[in-house]
Amino acid sequence: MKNKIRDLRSTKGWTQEDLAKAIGVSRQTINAIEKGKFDPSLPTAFRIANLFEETIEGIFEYREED
Amino acid sequence: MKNKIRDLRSTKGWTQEDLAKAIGVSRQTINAIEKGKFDPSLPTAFRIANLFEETIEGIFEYREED
DNA sequence: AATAATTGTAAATAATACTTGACATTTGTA
DNA sequence: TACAAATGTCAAGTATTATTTACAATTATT
Repeated sequence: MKNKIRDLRSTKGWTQEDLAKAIGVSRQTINAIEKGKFDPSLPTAFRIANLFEETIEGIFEYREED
Repeated sequence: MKNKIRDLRSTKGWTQEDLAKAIGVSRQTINAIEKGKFDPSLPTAFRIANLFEETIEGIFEYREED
């Protein structure tokens, strides 16, 4: 699942670790999500969206390709 | 996490099993999600939202409580 | 060039979404 | 009232996968 986290984050001038601490996960988790290695849980997705004052749909692009 | 799935579903006249088959999970999973026993994965949340032509935020209400 | 800061990634772990099955309760219907 | 359909739930197990830990590689800074 693609997402705009990297853009949003660097626009704010934040490091992966900054973002990680802000939402309560490890830095590597942020990195993995940014690179699309796996999807965040729904709560984590909400925290990310809320932090950037965005909607989940505005950040994550879901494609039905299983 | 609260959600409006039950309302949306019964408005359509669908049974839990109908919805379950439509998004590819078991009936008990739908029941558990409806009752807030656990949160769906992000992909499952997207499938539910898409099926009802709604946004995730329009269906799921996230609260920052622990 | 050297050091620090940031990012990338593999491997292991933890968490939990989800299933299956079974049975009990409720709600609808003949 | 009786039967069927739908929902609730619970236990237990599976498996998927989100997340962590540790280390390598890259990028920036001096």
